[in-house]
Amino acid sequence: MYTRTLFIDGQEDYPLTNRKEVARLAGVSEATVSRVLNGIGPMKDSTKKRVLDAAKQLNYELNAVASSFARGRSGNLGVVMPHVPKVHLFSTYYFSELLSGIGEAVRSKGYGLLLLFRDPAAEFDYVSLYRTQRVDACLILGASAIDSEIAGIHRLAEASLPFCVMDQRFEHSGLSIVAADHEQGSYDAVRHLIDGGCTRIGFLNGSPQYSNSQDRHEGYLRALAEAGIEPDESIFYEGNYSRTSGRRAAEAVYRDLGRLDAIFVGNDRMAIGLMQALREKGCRLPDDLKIVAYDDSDAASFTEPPLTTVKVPFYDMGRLAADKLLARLTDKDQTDGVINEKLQTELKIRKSSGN
Amino acid sequence: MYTRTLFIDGQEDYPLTNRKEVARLAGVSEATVSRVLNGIGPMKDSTKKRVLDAAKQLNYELNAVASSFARGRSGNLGVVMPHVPKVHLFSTYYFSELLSGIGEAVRSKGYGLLLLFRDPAAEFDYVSLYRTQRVDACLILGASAIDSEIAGIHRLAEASLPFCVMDQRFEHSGLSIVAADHEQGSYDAVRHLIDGGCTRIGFLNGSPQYSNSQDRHEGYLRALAEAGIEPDESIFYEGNYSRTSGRRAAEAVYRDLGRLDAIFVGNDRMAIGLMQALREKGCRLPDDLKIVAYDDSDAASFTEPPLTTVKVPFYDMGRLAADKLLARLTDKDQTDGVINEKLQTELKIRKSSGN
DNA sequence: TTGTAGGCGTTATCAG
DNA sequence: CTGATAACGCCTACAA
Repeated sequence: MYTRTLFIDGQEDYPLTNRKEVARLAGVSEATVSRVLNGIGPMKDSTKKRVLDAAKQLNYELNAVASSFARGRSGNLGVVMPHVPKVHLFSTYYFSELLSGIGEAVRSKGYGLLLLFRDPAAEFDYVSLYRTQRVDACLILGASAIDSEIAGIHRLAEASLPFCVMDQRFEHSGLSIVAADHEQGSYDAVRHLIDGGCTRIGFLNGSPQYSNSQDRHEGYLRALAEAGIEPDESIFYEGNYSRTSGRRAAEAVYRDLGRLDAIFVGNDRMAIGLMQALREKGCRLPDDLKIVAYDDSDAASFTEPPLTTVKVPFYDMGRLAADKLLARLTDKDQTDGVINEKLQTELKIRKSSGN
Repeated sequence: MYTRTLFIDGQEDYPLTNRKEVARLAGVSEATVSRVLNGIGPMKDSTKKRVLDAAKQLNYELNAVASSFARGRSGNLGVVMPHVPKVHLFSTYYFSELLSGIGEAVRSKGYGLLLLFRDPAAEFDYVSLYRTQRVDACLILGASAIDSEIAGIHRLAEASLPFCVMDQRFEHSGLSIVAADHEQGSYDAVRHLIDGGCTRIGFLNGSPQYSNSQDRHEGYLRALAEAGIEPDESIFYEGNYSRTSGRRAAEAVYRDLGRLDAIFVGNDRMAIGLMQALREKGCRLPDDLKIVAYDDSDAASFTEPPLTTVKVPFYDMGRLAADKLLARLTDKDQTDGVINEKLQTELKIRKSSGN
């Protein structure tokens, strides 16, 4: 018989012990070892100590895979990402903050974080992930309202599988969602412009298929309505959240400059593209046009002029969603509840809005 | 007997089949099912077809956890991240590109990608990850030369565990590394300034404990030496790769402006901070000072002026490292080889260097 | 409070 | 070419 070792040719002897050997050394049964290590059921202090000592002496560590297998759960939280190269909608700032928050929650609960990349071409088979026991639950980032995506997500819901969509709203409710309040965030942004004396406020929105875009539109309209300003569709512009689309929009915005005091832009990237292009045309910002954007990404503070923008608590969002989702996995009574959280945004005032 | 189902209360019946049921339906043994599904050994076409049909009919999917357990391998590649909130050295651009590359490689080989966050306080116990069978191999991102980190990495090496460090050089060789050629990248950057007629070229470097910083220093010196320019230590500046440190350096740089034609900066973030501060002091860029930076992050193209900078192929780096590492896991004969790859950078010329 | 033993789904070895 | 069957390490009723 040979001793299994982890090290291929290490100096130290570092054998891979298992529960059986711990039990043997401690002079108890394997079941007792498990109970001690998992803190289940009553046990004598003396046996507990013997087991713990034996485990330490043998340098025992639980085989996570075997444990998962026996429990029938992988112990992993799946995090589904949109295809990342050539990022469009999502700034990388978004990802790193969100992932940090999720990572924190996952680590504190002893779960693993399995990163999954959605293939933009193929329809993503979420259900299969669960069936193969790769994940116990999923967090879905960057979901859009594309048909195939909606279908995939709804299949998850129909199966009553534990999952949560990040920062996206869906018509059919009953889906678990953690999001930021973009309606209110947008309201605050536009309100800030109104308070600064602007009345002719344009709106450069992102792709309409995202619920975020609709939310921003509504917040924008509410602020105008409250101030008694009639919305003017001729100063609505549409981009796709990319910097390039912001540049493109600059054509129309520049043409309409005479009818604009300010413009509210759906994200920082578009705002950056817009400002670039406008300045190339000779505009002075914010004198010729005041701008408020959205996200408070890293870049927002070093554009010229620095961007007034709506900060979104991505880190907290990730952490909260993961916490809630993992809690559902543990607490039996929460199993059926739908997660529905809305986080508040915060307006960061800088020079681009004329302050 | 009850039928295990994945769905908690789904309409559809979606039973979790196992190999045994497939075997029964196909009228073969379980072993044969495995062989067909794993494509191992010779088999009659007719049995193969029967098995495949049965599997499809039952909607069979392999239980990944059970498979891992039986194989004694998790099927996961661990990716160790530095603590991300309040990013310092690494731009988020770096992460998303790197992760995309890794994700692509991992997916194409049928592995999972387990994301792990290094706790900045505690010493990270890499070895434990392998012992608990959570990962079969590790990719280490953002390693610095801090003692506890070096120690952890060396313990991995001593244990002959499969791992690879990304974009960092270590003194003690024998470690597997995939990196970019920052010496050459820096040489190219400085050479570009020299070709543009600059002779008095300052250098704002990042924290010296990173091998990247040393590499850049060497490339800088080589370019000067080749042009017969004597290095002048009085125009060496040091930051820590943060934007703030770039701003701080601006004090000294501004003071020395009379002795500077240009400056080479260790990354985009510092360059952005430097430019901000210099412009606030009334400098005209690039007329008063030419600048070349490093990374080609997203922001580089929309600073004012846009940054000439050294582009690093992060996506390729991630993909290559993961490919190599996973190959080592499969091919028996490669097991002992050390991975050592160096990727080329590319100078992106924009306005900040006076072109 | 502790031990016994069956089971989890797959792999892989060995006969046939 | 195919079928039995012993691992794999752990969990958890159930028994004592």
